[in-house]
Amino acid sequence: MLQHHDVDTLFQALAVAPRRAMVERLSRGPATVSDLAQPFEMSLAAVVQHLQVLEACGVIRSEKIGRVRTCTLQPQGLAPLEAWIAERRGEAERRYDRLGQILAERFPTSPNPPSKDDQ
Amino acid sequence: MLQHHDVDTLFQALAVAPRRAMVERLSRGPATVSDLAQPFEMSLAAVVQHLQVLEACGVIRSEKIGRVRTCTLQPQGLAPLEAWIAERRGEAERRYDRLGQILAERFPTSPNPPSKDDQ
DNA sequence: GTGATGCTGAAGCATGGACTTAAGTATCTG
DNA sequence: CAGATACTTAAGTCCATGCTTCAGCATCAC
Repeated sequence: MLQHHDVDTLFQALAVAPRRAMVERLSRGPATVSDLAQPFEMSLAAVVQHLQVLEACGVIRSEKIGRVRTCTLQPQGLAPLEAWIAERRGEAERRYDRLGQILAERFPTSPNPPSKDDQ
Repeated sequence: MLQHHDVDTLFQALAVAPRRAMVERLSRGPATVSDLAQPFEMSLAAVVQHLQVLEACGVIRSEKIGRVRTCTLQPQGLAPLEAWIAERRGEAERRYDRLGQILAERFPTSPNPPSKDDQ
């Protein structure tokens, strides 16, 4: 039973455009391997390899009936990614709130002077 | 004026563990290039390259003062990723709702006005 | 000034992984 | 049964990119 897949494999899996396209397709409903391969130029073998990556990291699951393998999106497969992103924003917001609080205490007027950038 | 950095470069940028670690560090507050390099074995040049990738895709920004470049997290930098994930789940949930509706129409278990349009 | 610090850019190496082709295994159809 | 379909696996190629070293450039400290 594969669960709690780490963020690393998830990011790596979704860093490849065809794999994201397959996830997008599957978010609109189950599909067979051939269905998923149809929009692509690449060989069927390559598609199968992508699907193996997606299944290994818990984004999809698949079931073979007869000759046909049908893939579906795993409902909570993307959850660790969402959690990671939310955590990053959470940290930043907590910091920002603290900063705002400190600034409000010291300078009870406007928050922020403009900054200049370089390149 | 948020540049629409595409999901592809964002996923690719965050698919690399050291880059994610740098983002995690920056979510706890700004840091210089040397600060960010400190936890790693790799050369400073490699760290700089990672930071360039992160800045190019809008996850961080940086400002150089004197010899020192200070990096900060770009508040909305991860938003396109969140949006992509949310959209995938949104699709799946809409499908699930439609399925529930269809099942409810065909096998009414509760008081249920029949609808004319059918798909 | 000299030297140290903090990056920056360029060139090159080396490994991973996305792809290919080709051959193989079930499964279905007639 | 033969043949077609739907994958599956193995082996090999090739290119992107993460990393290195090294040389260079401001900036700061003395």
